[in-house]
Amino acid sequence: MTRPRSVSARNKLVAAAAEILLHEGVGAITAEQVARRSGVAKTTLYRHFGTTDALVFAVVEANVAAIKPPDTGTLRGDLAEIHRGYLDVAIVQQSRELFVWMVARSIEDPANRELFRRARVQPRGPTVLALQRAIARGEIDPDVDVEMAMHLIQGPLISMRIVDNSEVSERDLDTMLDMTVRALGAGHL
Amino acid sequence: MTRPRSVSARNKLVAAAAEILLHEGVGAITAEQVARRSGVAKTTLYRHFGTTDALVFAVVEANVAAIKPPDTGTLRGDLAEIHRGYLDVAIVQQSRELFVWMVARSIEDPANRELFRRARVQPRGPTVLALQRAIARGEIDPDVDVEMAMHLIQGPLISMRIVDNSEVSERDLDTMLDMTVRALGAGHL
DNA sequence: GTTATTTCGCTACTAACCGTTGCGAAATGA
DNA sequence: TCATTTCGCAACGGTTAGTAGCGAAATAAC
Repeated sequence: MTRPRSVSARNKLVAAAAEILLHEGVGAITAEQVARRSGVAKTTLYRHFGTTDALVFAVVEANVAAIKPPDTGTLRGDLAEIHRGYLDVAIVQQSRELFVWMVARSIEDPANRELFRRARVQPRGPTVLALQRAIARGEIDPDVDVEMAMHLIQGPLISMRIVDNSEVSERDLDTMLDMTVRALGAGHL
Repeated sequence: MTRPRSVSARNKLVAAAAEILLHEGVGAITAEQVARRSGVAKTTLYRHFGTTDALVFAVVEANVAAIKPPDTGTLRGDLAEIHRGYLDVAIVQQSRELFVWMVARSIEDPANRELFRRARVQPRGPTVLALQRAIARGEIDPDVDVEMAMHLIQGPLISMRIVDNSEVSERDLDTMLDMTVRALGAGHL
């Protein structure tokens, strides 16, 4: 080992990519653009990340803030907070575009599949915690399939917001949570 | 009006695109490929469809077979059949890729947004019918928000199959339907 | 049947982008 | 010091979208 990769070059690339992502969307990310705006050579970009896709995933991974897990005392309250957290993301259009982009790229390239999987671990945390507390509280069946519960909780929001691009009103959220919580059997035991 | 657009040329383009879509996936669709395989000039493709995206949506629209709506006598039974219908699509990987592609393109271009919306009308039919019958039967609340019910029914499947790329076993389907049906309040009235 | 108009097919073109190569210069671990 | 690797730069090959120009063919209208 003689000379390590320049950390500063890497940071500049991630920062520039994040900038473009935020202001122009993921469609505007090209190797040349990122290189120009970061002041780092395009060749260096490829040496560090291999592909532009990997760079974008790196930006996402660096920005998946650990959403502070809510603890309202009820499953419904926790899920409401979590959903509001997703909906309140400032750059709504951007996040929708980015989410779909990640799914698409994870289909096209197996390498991206793993990167996408890792990017989704953090965001799932709060929901898993909320479910565990609900179980501890005796609010829902302790033998609930947590994986399936995740899909039941997140699926409707994905279908509505991401696929259909519908606005989710406070009233919609209410209806959705009523159904979801009932699905999980809360209040049945 | 002097000479109409050649219907045969259009059909050849759609057929060739469908062929490529089926065997190589949506990523392999390029104007030049479609032109070559259809024997129709690339310029003619653009004259007919404007963009390659519009051609792909035309293929989808031509192939969204009206899924025969099941009628098993219970909401759960109907939904099970509908879900199995989606999962049994022969070209599973292709349909996943195509679905995500459509969502992505509908975000990128407003023109595609409308095309995607139209492509989704047909597939929703059976589910809406199943819900209406369940209401008529008194199986679920007659004031149910049908739009939201759609998201609740389709969302988990989308989250699991499309986003996560997980296999959906017969057992998973069972668990999912238990939760969904309970969410809709079946058996509560 | 003639004619005006439009489409069709062809070739060539511009423009954008990905990812690579080859090079000299600079940095750095040993 | 010095061997090794990275960095920045410029240029390149390959692919694709969409367009331009043109002669030939089709067809609606008369």
